[in-house]
Amino acid sequence: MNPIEEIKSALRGVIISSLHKARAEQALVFEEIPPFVIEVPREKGHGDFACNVAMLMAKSARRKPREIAAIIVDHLDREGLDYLQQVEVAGAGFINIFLHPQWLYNIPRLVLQMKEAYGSAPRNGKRVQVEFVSANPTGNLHMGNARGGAIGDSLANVLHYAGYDVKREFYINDAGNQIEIFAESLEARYLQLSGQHVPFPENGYAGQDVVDTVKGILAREGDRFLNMDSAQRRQLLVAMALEEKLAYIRRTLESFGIHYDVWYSEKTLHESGQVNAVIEELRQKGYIYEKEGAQWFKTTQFGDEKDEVVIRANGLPTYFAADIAYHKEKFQRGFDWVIDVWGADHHGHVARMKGAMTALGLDPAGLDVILMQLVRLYRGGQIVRMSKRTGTTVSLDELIEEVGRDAARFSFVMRNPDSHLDFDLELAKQQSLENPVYYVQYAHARICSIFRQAQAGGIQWHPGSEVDMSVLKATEEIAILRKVAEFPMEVEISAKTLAPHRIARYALDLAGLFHSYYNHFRVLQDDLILQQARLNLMKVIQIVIANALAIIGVSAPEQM
RNA sequence: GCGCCCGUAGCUCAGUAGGAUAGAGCAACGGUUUCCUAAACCGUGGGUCAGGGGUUCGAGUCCCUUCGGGCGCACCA
Repeated sequence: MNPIEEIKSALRGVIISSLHKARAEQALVFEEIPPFVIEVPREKGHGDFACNVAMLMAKSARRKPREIAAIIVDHLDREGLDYLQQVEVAGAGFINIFLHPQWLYNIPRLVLQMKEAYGSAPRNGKRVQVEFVSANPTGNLHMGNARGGAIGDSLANVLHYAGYDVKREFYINDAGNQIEIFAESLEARYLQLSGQHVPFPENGYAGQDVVDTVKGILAREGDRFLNMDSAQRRQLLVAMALEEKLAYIRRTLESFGIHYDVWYSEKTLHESGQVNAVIEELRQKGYIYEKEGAQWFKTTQFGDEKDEVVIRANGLPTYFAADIAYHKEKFQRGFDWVIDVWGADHHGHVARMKGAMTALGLDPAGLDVILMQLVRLYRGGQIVRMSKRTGTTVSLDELIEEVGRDAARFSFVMRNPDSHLDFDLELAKQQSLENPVYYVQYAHARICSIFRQAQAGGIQWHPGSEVDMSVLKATEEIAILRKVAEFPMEVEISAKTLAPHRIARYALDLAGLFHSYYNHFRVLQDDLILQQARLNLMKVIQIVIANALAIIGVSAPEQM
C-alpha cells in the first residue's frame, strides 16, 4: 500500500488515455509516448503533482510544449480520477495537477491500521543478502566498521521493509596471510612477555589489544606454549585469539544493535575445497594461467588493468580466490540479490569480483557493492589518526561508550555513503542542536507526552475511522499528512537506490514539521471534534517517526 | 602516471532517476514561555553549486576538460 504511487499511477493512466484520445481525434500526432515522470514539485504553487510529458513530446509531435500540454488537459477525463481539483499548464509546458485535500484524509486510517507495518511493502518473495562490516578478527572495530555497520544494518532494515527476505551476514577472514601475520605477532608477544628477547615482525599487529590478548592467554594458560615447536604454538595461540576477537566483535556489534543471521568462516571455504574447486572451474574455462610460479586469473578480459594472482607461488590461495568462491557460494545458497558493503579502499576489487562472476556464468548484476568513503575522526576539531596497527584509534565500543548508540548510528546513517565523512566525537556526543538524532527523538517523546496529558485529563482518544479528519484544514496539517503519505514511497526509493540515509533525512523533515506545528496549534483543546482529529494526527506522526527510527536502528523514547 | 569517489551558504550536509525561484541544521543577529516538554518555535542576513566547455526546451544533477582533496593501482585483505 503506497498512497503516493497509487495516485501517481492513476494520474499516469489518465494522462496516457488523454493522449490516445487526442490522437484519435487527430488533435495530436505522435508515434509513441516517451517515458515521462509524474513528480512532486518543489514549489507548492506548482500543484500536488506535475507532469513533464508535453515537453518530452515536443520534438516528435512537432508542437510547442505548452500547446501539447493544453491539448492533454483538454482531453483529460476528469471523471476518471478521484480527488482531481484543478489541472493547469505552467512554465515551459508542465502539467500541474492540484488534488482536493480529501485524498489525504484517508491516510491516518491506513497508518493507524498498519502501525509498525506502515511504510512496508508486501513480501515480494525475493531473497537478498547484505554482507557488511566483515572486519578482520585481528583487531578492534574502528570507525570505518562503525559506519559500515550502521549503513549495512539500516540498509537491511530498509530492504526488509521494502518487501525483501533479508539475511545479514558477517564474513570472517580467519584464513590467509593476515592470519599468518597475526599468529606471528601473537607468538612474538607471547615470547616477549615470557621474558625472551625476540624481534617483533616487521608488519605485525603492534596494537595494545594484541598485547592484552596475549596477557590474558598467559594468565590462563601459563608458559606451557614455550616448549612447543613454533608452528603448533602459533596455531594454538591464533585459535584462542580469534575466538576472543570474534566474541568481542559479536558483543560490540550486538551492543550497536546489529544481529547477524550468519557468521561465515573463510577457513571453511578452504577446508571444504571450494576455493580450489572454483579455481579449477576457472581454469577449465581458460581464465587461469601460470606465471613465475603463481596462478593468475585473466581479469584483464573483464576490464581490469592487470591480471590478478589467485594462487601464490607458495601454493596458498589469495584473498581474492577465497572471495570468488565465497560469492559463488552465496548465489548457490539461492539469493536473488547480493549486496556487499565495503570501504572505499576496496573499490579496485569490485570490477574484478564482477568479472569473476561473469567468468563463472553468474549474472554480475545480481551483485551490488556499496562503497563507503572512509571516516576521518576528529575530536573538537583536532584530527584523530586511525591506525589499526599502532593501536591509536577510537574503537567502536569506545564510540558507543562515549557518544551513545543512538547518536552514533544516526550520525553514520544520515550521511550518503559516498560522502567523505568527518566525524567529530565532541559534536556527536553533544546533546544539543548539533545533534539531529535528539531532534527526531524529541518529536516522538513530545507526542507521547501529549497522550500522557490527555490520559491524565480524562480525555478519551478514539482512533480510526469514526473521526472526521477533514477538520484538519490548516496548511501545516495538510503538509504533515502529505509527508506521512510519502513515507512508503521513501522506503521504496531508499531500497531501490540502496540509500538508507534518505530515511534519516525523512525523519528529520517530519520531526521539523511536527515541532513547528506543535508550537502553533494546540492538540488538547475545547473543540472535541478537532481534538480527536489532531490526536489522530499526532498518533500518526508518532508511528511514522518510530518506524523511521526503527529502520535507522535508533530508539524512539517515550520521554526525554 | 592510471582508475574510483568527492568539491553546494562561514561550518556539517541534503538536493527526490535532467525540471520551474538551489534547501536544512549549526554558527551570527533579533524575537517567542500565565499555553500539551524551550532538546522547541518565529524572523533576518548569507550562494559564480570549485573553474571552463558541451549535450538538452531545461544541468547542482549527464559528457569532456582543468584545479583541489580522499582512496586505490601487492604472489595484503
